[in-house]
Amino acid sequence: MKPSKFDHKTIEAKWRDRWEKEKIYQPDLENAKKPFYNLMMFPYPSAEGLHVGNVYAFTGADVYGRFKRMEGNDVFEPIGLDGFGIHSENYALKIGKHPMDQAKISEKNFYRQLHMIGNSFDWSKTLETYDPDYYKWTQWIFVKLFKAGLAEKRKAPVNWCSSCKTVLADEQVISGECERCGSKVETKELEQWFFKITDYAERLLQDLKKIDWSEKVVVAQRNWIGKSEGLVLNFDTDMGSPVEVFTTRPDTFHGVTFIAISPHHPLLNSVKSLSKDALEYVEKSKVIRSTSSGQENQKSKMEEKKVTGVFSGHYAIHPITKKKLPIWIADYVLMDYGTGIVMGVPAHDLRDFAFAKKYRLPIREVIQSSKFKVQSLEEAYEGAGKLINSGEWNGWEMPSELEKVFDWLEEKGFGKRKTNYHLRDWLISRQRYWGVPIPMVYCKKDGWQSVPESDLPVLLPYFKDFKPLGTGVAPLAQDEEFVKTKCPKCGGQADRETDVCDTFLDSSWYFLRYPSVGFDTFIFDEKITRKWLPVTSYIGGAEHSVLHLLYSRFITKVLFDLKFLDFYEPFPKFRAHGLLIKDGGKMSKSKGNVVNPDEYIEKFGADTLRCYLMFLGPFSEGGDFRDSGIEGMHRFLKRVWVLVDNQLDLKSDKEFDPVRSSLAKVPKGTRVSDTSETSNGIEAKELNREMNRAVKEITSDLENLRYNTAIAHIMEYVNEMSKFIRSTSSGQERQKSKLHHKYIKTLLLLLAPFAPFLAEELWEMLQVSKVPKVSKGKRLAPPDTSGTLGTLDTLDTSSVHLHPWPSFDDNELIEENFVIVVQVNGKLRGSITIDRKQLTSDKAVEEKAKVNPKISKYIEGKQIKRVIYVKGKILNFVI
RNA sequence: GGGCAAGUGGCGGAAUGGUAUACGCGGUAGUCUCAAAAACUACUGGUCGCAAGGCCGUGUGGGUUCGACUCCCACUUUGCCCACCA
Repeated sequence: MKPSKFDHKTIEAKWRDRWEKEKIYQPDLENAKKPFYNLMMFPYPSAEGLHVGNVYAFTGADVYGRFKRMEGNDVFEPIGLDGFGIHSENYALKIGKHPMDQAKISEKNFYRQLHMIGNSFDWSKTLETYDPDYYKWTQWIFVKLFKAGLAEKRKAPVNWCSSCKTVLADEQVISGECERCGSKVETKELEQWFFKITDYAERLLQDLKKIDWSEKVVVAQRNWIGKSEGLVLNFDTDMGSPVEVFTTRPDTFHGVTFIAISPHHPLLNSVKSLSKDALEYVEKSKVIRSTSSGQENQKSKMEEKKVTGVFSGHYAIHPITKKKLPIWIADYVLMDYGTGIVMGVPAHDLRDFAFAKKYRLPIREVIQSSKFKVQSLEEAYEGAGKLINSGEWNGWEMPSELEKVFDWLEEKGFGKRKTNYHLRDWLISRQRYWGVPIPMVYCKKDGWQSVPESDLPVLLPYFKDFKPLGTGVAPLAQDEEFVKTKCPKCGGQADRETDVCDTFLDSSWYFLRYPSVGFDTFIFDEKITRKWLPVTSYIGGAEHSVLHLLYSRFITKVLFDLKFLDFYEPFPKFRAHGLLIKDGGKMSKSKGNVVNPDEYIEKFGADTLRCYLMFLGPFSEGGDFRDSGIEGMHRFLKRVWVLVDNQLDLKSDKEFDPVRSSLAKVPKGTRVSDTSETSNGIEAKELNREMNRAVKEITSDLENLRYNTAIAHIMEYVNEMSKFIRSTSSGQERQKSKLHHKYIKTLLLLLAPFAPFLAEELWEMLQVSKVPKVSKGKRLAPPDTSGTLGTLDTLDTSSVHLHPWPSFDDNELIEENFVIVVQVNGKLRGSITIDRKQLTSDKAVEEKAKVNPKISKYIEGKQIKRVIYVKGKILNFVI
């Protein structure tokens, strides 16, 4: 037989086709015995196509899914497109197409690419968020929230991006800039739809303890929710009403030297006697957020920051000392956190310090510090210490006795305990076109009414003037046909809401829909949902820590409370993967270093790309994409091909399982003198050990997503096999020895999650070579739920991907000889080899080490104080 | 300013208290070839030495331990996330 060529293109095309025909990745959703919902974050098909970063993420998730399938689970791995939203709309605008037309083009391209990467997707259950069959239920969720009192339209200062011409959720503003375009975000007073996610703040925080997520994501989410416990303190003023401040540091109460109010505070509207300067200042602040000034901000220290303020002309009274405290209006005070008013303690707060320094306000120290920086106006002291200048609190140790201060103030009636959260309500409306229409109707008589559920979906019309207006009104407002409707309550003339939903609402529930795709009488099929949800394993990027992952948890909890779901966490297990970078930097369109997977799949094949990406580094850390390495991976797969292919050519009479032949009792008199076979047998025992070791290591690596080391172990196993073949082959005619087929089968099984095409092709070739002219037509058995698809010793004709994962035997890992490292005073000095069969005692090991010439020269004539022996590992003489 | 992660060969990385640098890339030499490519084989942390072998070596300084890349303390650098959160 002529050696065949590793032709990745033909092989991959063949199996893509076959797998789909045989439906091997479509579990029977109704009858599956061991449902395993393997989910990855679906992509937004905005631009030129699939990003290699997507391939990285999807491959990592798929490797895990394939492994779990081989472990006997009914793995469901769906894929879809998060196609609504500003991403997609901006791209359509850029290339001059209508978003609805462009969506179809992108969809085709994305699905083509997603077919190429070798994932075991169930292609019968795809979904797109812009499909009316899908967004009907997005609207349904909106209606349910509205009816539950969790959605409301209210006027509030909101984040406005003048470039994207829409409002943004708090989570989409990064350091005062638009997450999408980087423009400076302004504050505008607008009437907007909000979801009251803050009602769920405590549960969202507490339930983090009940889920198994990557630690950094839990931390990020906890910080974002930002719980802080403090006191609300009252100060009497000469403004007609007292003011309330929120503080987590009541211990610095005696250090208060001024009060600062946010310029956005409504209280200022009712105060009559504000100075002209103050009034002007308040007006000016209404227009723009005069705060963060971009990158400049990051470098400058607090002191140099451009905080501004103005004296209001009014005073507050310190409740204990009765001193007059000037009330300032200052832009460093945020309206939407705490009470919008703070007590100024310049000695012990960086921001108060900067403000006091700028406007020459008094600084009063109340915590003793060893440094003199406060007095010398260098910086505030925020550290620990004893209280001073604090009346009866003098000498209290902070922060250990902070609770005493809380109690004291509460008992005396100066304040009340209060818990604050950083989390704000979810601003859901967008003044754009390409999104889910908010299913609400405004009637002059009846106010806001939700669209009756039977009238859903409210279809997004194919509207030509879809460009954002920038006036705070969505483009759909121009479409009279869309706007004019009847009030669901009174039947009178009414107007539809023309804003659309934030894209993150689309993605906050898609995992609930996948198993029920095609089910059109309800948001999901209850029976199927009970069986398949919550999601068994979720893998995705950490960049969604406070966006998608938080919103999904919120929506799930709401649906749980409304009794639609019987679980309240959507993703009990989530793992974040790292970021794939290119030549040391982030991949981005502006840098022009975005890698398109197509060319690599074309040149090397999906198997090579998959293995290469997974080998780069730990999956949770990400990796650096460099062209040089991918060649090496291709070389490795070719070596696997050649190794297996050569084996197929060999005559079976050369075949032997040396382990068996060495273990089996050889009848006396028959070829006992054949030393070569005996020595082969010994070596094969080592190969057998290597195989067991590889299975053991790779199994645990896969479970922990350590794909880089799993691949390294496969390589080591292949190296061992090559070495063995070389050492047992007869040289002259280059006749290779044939291995027992379990070695090859195990290799293919281990390789299958990483290189699914190659493994499948070689698997088939192996079967065909064993079973001449039989069972050609019926190769791929339908998924066998009995779980006994064959063992390593029997023939089986089904897909390698449906074959049980190989097991290992710890007994096979024991070596006959083991090496003990000998140290003197912890320094490596030599090693001794012990035969396990000799049942050496600890003392004997020690004696053997002592007489070893390499070691004896270090201990000769010295007194040995101590001997440390770690069984089978190390021996240390302390002299 | 806060939080998190990480500093190991020429490079990506492995080793989580016990032989540091597995596996791969790159490099050097060789086999094959008219030649090249591919493939295969050997070597590849630094340094001294003809060699045997020695010494040094996981960001820096200290500590714990018979023994530290690994644990503790301090410092430092880099990356990521957040940031006027009172």
